[in-house]
Amino acid sequence: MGTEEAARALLGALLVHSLPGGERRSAVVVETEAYLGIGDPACHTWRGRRTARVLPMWGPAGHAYVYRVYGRNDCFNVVTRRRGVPEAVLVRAVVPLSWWIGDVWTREEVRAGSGPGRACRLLGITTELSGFSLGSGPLRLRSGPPRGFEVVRGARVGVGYAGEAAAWPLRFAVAGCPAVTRPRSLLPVIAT
DNA sequence: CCAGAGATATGCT
DNA sequence: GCATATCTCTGGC
Repeated sequence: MGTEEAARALLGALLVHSLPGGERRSAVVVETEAYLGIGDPACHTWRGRRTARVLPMWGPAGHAYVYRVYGRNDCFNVVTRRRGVPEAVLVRAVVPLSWWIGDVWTREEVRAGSGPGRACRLLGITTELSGFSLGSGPLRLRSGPPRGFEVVRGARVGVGYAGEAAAWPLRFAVAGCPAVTRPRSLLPVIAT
């Protein structure tokens, strides 16, 4: 699977984090962004960069790459390709599982998972998890919509904003989800 | 609602 | 020193 395809496939996936103290937090991925490796100027492995921070991206698919930006915000990525092909998908927003099945949440509750930094804080994800497998470690990823649930609310998985397609060609979101981020400079045109 | 500033890890020049 | 895959707070309209 290519990385752009993986970014689409991750929409609706369930992230479950078992914290050291025993608490368990989970949320559903509703916005992603693909980073296409050494040829992508926006990617941390652009031009073959291979520093300690980005080493997990050079490893096999299905592992976490977590980094810190601007000193305080952590961002969580899923490594998507085989060893030696450093590509990944950034998780830009998540919502509580109960929103996905139709519950109503307040603006603040939805906001808590909106944005890469807030998504990490909501789930308790830190840079200590960078490099961990997402299949066997404390942070696990169930691909596809959670078992037993269907995609609801008319969401079209894999479709981003029609008006932003040109500006954000590698960003994918569940249309209509209030947790999805919207750059203020762009018109909020939702695909139908 | 919008714009600006500050915090401050990591990597590059 | 400078830039960045960000967020929060503040002050103005």
